[in-house]
Amino acid sequence: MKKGISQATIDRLPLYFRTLQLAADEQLQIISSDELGRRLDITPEQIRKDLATFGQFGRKGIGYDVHELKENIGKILGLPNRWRLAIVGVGHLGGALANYVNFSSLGFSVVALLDKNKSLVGTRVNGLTVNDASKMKRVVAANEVDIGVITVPADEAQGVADALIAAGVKGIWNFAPTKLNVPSTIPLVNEDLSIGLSTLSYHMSQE
Amino acid sequence: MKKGISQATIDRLPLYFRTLQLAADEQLQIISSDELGRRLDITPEQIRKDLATFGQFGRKGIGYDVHELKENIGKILGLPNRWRLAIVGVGHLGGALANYVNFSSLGFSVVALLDKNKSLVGTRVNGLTVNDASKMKRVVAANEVDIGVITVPADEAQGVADALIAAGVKGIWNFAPTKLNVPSTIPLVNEDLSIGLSTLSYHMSQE
DNA sequence: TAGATTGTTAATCGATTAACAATC
DNA sequence: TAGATTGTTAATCGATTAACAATC
Repeated sequence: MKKGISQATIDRLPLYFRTLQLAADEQLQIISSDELGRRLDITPEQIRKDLATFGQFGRKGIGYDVHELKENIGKILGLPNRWRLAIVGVGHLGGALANYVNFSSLGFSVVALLDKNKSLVGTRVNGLTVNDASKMKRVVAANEVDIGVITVPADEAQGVADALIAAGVKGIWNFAPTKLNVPSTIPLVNEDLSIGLSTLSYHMSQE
Repeated sequence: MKKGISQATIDRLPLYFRTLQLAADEQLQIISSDELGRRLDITPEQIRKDLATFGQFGRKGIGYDVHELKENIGKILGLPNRWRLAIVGVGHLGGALANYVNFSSLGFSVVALLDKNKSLVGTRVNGLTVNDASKMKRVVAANEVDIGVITVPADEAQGVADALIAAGVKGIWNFAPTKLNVPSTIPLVNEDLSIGLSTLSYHMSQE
């Protein structure tokens, strides 16, 4: 694990990546930290500092090669790994994620769906058959799943996380509004929608 | 707008709120910053510091009254306002949010759905009829919408944001993967799912 | 050459952590 | 009283911003 790189920096990399993608779509060859900053509302100094963490990608007096920088950031983010996802909990949110198109363009693909609800097992969602959650280990192995996506109720989330890890997933993307305990070797990202909504409420309540 | 309160602190308030809710469900009367910290993996000092920003809620030597602190944090977050949401873009994600149950327990309710796709207009989702997005102003006024939820493709998001603000919403919850320009008087929270997934990829790629 | 822009070091700012007096 | 725990001040740590030499 590379040390000394702040989460704040890592969180900005996907923004740089996306903006470079759009710039490439516009046939832009070269882009400056100034222009990148303008498009993202981030200071150019911040962008140069972030990039300098990983290497020297630009040319003084010129700027950054759009395509080259995009490729480099993509590699830093590990996007070429083409991660394979399994979604556990095929409710409304799980189903929506199964259909979400933005992920495939980044190199992620949903390869398996699981649910413990027998009435869902066997049905098809976005071309995938829902598997019985009790067959976690088999499904994860057969589909070479890298990432487990948790979209079950909060009180079932820890059990699902444990099962996913036992089955061999390498990372967890958690949508359940609860704190999960996972080994420090398993990266975990929490996507807690009610936090964002609550902080919006907070800001709307000021003045 | 209350100044000098960090976003980091505000982001932790919903976690405290939820944990207190669970503690209340367990009939717990009193809780210490130590116990709260244990349940959330946050240091007790951090919790006391956060709370001290807003007032004195505890009793030295004793701890915090669970119910009272929950109520106080709820008020700080503005949850008693019972905000009314309109979802623009009834695709998979918009539909999932329309059905999402966690919000109502926090005092949010989805009161209107809009989409520009004529084949969706008039259909019902979770008991609500989908309105034509071109009738934004009328729908927002008629339903007293406070918060606009944007679940349209990135290239349509700015237009939808402008229309929502013109129609009078007080805040925006944006799921489109793009930077939105809104007046500084309109609180905006971005919920960009691909950022979380990309940072997960980053961490999984280290070592 | 003059102008533009990076990469990097130094300065500043803000958030977290530690320490402890107050007090139940 | 002794033990527990808050609220708050001081110390530390880390992230952002500013400045500027290098160089295209």
